Amino acid sequence: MSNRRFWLMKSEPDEFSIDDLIQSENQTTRWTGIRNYQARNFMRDEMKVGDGVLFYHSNAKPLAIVGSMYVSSEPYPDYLQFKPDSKYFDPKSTEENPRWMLVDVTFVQKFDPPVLREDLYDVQGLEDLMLLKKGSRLSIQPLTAREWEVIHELAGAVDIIKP
DNA sequence: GCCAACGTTGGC
DNA sequence: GCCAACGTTGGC
Repeated sequence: MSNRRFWLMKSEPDEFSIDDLIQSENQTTRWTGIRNYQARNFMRDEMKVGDGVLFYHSNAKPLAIVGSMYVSSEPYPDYLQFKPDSKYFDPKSTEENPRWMLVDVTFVQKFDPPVLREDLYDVQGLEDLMLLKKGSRLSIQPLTAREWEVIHELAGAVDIIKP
């Protein structure tokens, strides 16, 4: 698959973990709750069905890349922005002009063992990994093809293309 | 729990 | 459009 791009998406496992994804219907979930414009723009404007995505557990023990997924839908509105009882409700968003978009992602594989954050430092090929940059809070980050490959090698994993 | 590094808000 | 105040993220 040419023009396939690669991403890393963070989730706090207390909110939604890779095991939650595995147990989801069709092992697929809508990536709800993104309320950062840059992250939204990646999903809305740049992701394509079939893109590879690494699943990162943030605010967790251990901090780690725990598996991979692929983008499995076109972008569409995040329904939680319209639900007043949701913490992701946005009163300024309308059905006609939704502010927050998301994509579906589908499970590919779990890394066993996970690739620990602490083991990513000093790895050749990951010098520019956005995840490791100080103050990098972006919850969706682009990866180079090389970074994608190197992390798969660290995981002892084969890049399975499922879509 | 701390706090640095952001991103957003809103008065002006 | 500026920017101070505020809120959040997320590693440590």
